[in-house]
Amino acid sequence: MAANSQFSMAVHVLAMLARSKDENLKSDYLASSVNTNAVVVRRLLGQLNQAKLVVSQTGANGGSRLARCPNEINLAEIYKAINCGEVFALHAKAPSQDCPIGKNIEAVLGCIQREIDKGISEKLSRYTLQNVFEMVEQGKV
Amino acid sequence: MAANSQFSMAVHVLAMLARSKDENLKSDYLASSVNTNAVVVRRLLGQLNQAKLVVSQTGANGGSRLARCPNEINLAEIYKAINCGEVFALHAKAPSQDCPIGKNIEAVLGCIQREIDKGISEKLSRYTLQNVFEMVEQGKV
DNA sequence: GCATTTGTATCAAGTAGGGTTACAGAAGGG
DNA sequence: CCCTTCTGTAACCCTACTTGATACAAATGC
Repeated sequence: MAANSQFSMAVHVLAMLARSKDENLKSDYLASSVNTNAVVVRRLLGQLNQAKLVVSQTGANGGSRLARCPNEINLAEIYKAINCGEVFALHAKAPSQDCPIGKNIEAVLGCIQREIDKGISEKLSRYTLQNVFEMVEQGKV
Repeated sequence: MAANSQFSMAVHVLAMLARSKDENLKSDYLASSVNTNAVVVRRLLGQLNQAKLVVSQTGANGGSRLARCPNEINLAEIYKAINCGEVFALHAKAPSQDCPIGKNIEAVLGCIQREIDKGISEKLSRYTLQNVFEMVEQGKV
């Protein structure tokens, strides 16, 4: 099923950034908390940067920090930034167009897929990074 | 992101079975509509069989048919049968327990994950196989 | 100028999935 | 009882994706 672990890594990293407000955090430091490689974190930060969720600085005293307040960032934005894609994919090869089912199944499934994805976004958007950060801090689940 | 195409294949196959009510369909025939290999279909049917969604017969005149009426099967059951897993996964390596964020992030994310997955199931359960079959037949999306 | 840190390119390794071939075993029909 | 037809499954190859690692140019602060 190969689900996406990048989203959880992203939330983890962003929660760290939320914690140390305006201080630049280095990819090395973030990597050691996430328990992965600094390059992996930088790749992730690159995506979050493109989505304007974080700001990064090169050079000495460089690092990354949030581009916005934690309560102005919700999980749906993060999900989208990471480009988690769809819940389920259509089959790589198009089905037989000679079959009455094959001919239309893709359109129907695509429609359902969009509805599900919208539902996911809606649910995720109820959580701000601030919410998540507080839940983590309080150990409250 | 490697999303799951098995779910769409499963719905496709089940829609075919719904169409030819009590007739046994052969994996070869199903495969040609889905545009894949017969073994891939049989693997899929094996999972659907375990979930008691289809019944298969070996031997001459064998094949598969639905175990229940199409309006008694909903997409959430199919999704579960295919074991699509979770929307997003936790990172393979546990985060650093020394970090205040790392220590609790998994619990929080796991909680959110379960909520999202429940939402997906809820939305999928609104569609029966009969609904999907009719949408496909009518070319109506 | 020098130390530090990001951004990226590149490569190796592991994993999952799809596709294919092969074959045992079940079932129907002479 | 034999032959044909199917499923169920194992084994294997190939492709794609992800993670992890090394390396280095470019940016930045002192």
